[in-house]
Amino acid sequence: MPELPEVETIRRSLLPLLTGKKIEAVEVYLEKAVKPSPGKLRDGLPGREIVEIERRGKYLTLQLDDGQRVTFHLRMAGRLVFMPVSAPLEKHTTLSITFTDGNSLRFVDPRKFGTVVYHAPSEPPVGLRKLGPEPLTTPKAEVLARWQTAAARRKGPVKGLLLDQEVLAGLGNIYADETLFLAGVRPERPANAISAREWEKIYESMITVLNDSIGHRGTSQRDYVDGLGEKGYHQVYLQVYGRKREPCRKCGTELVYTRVAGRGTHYCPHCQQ
DNA sequence: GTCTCCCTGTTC
DNA sequence: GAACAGGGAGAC
Repeated sequence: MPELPEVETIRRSLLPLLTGKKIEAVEVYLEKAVKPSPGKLRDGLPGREIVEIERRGKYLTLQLDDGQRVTFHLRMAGRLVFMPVSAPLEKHTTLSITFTDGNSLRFVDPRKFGTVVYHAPSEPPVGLRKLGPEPLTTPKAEVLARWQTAAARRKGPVKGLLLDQEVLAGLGNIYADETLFLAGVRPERPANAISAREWEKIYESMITVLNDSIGHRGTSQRDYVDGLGEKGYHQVYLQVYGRKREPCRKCGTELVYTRVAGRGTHYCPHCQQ
């Protein structure tokens, strides 16, 4: 499931492949995933060049030379992969953008949750418009202030706050669990009961976890691959996520699996208090 | 603010 | 053969 490190890895892998490429055609195979309509993409994209690729949270945006954008959200299982036009069409392909040089960008999404939006810069999709700031480039003091302000008016679990994309963009289930493990904080603790000292620890842990994962080209626990179809290897370094009932790597205690904020949640009952 | 639904491959 | 995985939009 692509979260910030995976989407950033996809962005970096696609950037040299797509920059300057001229679009020849657009094939849409799952109409309802494409907004405002497949026809608008088929009319607007051919002839345009890709000038830049931007990531915000888990959204990836292609910028075109006429200023228009194509914004993807891969949700749980989406893959965005560069390949020759001649490559066989994979099952569950949502859309293919073909380029004049014989290559194409395929959006393959078995769960059919992913979305593609063609839009002007002034009219981003609703989720992107409401998105909180970027974890890795926003000053620490600002992130801490944002968390603590949000925490003050909610008594739900701290993990739910970390997953809230309007508070801060980019963390999903894997990195919320990993961040809280490294911080030594239990995911179900009420957000308004976390001390300033603990918020600081959570911040430092989040930065470490995200940077480590980007360094490892993301976590390929299940479907995730980069823009060239290559897996990441951060799954090797996961401390708690996906390790239900296995021993904690720090203390050996059996890890707990439970449900917090509506998500499957992993933690160490000894290391996290 | 909280709940439901969207989907299908994988796991139990 | 059922339960589960899960981000976010939209409904309550």
